[in-house]
Amino acid sequence: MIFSSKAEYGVRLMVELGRQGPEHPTSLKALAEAEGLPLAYLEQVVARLRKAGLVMSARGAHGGYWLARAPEEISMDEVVQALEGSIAPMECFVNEHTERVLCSHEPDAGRGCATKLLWTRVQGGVIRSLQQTTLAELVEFSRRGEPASAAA
Amino acid sequence: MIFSSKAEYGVRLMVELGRQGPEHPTSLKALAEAEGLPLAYLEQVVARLRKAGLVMSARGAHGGYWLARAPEEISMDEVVQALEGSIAPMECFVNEHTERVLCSHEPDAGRGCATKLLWTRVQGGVIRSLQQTTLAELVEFSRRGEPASAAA
DNA sequence: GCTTAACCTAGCGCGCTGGTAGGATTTATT
DNA sequence: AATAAATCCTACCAGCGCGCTAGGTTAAGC
Repeated sequence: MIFSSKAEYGVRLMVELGRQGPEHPTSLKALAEAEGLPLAYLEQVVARLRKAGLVMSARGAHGGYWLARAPEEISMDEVVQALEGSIAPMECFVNEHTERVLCSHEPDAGRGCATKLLWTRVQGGVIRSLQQTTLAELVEFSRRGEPASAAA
Repeated sequence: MIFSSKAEYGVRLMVELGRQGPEHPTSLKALAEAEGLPLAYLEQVVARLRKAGLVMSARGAHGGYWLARAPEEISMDEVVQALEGSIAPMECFVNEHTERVLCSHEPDAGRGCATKLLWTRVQGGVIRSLQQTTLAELVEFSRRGEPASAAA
């Protein structure tokens, strides 16, 4: 698996925030109910987005969250990176000194590490895919085929 | 993390087999010692490659493994797919009926699922990266900077 | 018939993931 | 001032998948 549930939940959260305007903050409780996700767990997810500066928050009654920037200016690689910590194809890409998985990705054996070449390409492919997608696209996509009831 | 150790070990195994000619089978024991990997675990890894038709084997004394095809004709997406089972960005891409991670990737909510659009793009990016790399490239790369002792 | 190897299957420890619990703090409303 | 609504923080926990081991069976060479 490439991504964990934090990415799934976090992206859904961002899309939902993008669907709302930034005029008034949206409470997590409302978001959790709209998406059918556990509120307490979402708190941990949204905390990552806040620390990354992607969403802003207001505490107290009628508080909540809103996007820090316009959806057009948020590329999904920022979002996923914030949620997942890093986008690494293999253990030793993130943990310098390999644990568990035996790895010799340093050029110590006298020859270039072939797998590292491969994983680097994959990583590039993933990051490029994410960079080329903006939150605005996802928000737009989520509106497709939606009953235009709000426009009444 | 995108890939597990099976992918790492399996790719290394394929590269090592590619470095050897197909004229004589190479024993797993020799491969395990060359790469410093646990033999018994490699057995499980190589079994996947065999079942996928990527390597062939001979039992008994002086038996071992060799590539089923020329390295130029083996694209790494076949290899990784065989090792990992599937290349899916998210739980519900592989397990039809989602377990654990709450997912509504079916277009049941009346609107298109925005995250599915994103994960599909990512999946495409990964698979493309893998398809564009052949085993021959990795074998070639692994020879770089190697003392040309065998050519003496 | 001994050795060497591929092949098979069951099991196990540990860490990480997904989620809960319970609170402390901040702000609006009455 | 009191209450309610919300963010924020930290500790904790159960389950399970991953990496790996153990112990065998079968097949081929010498």
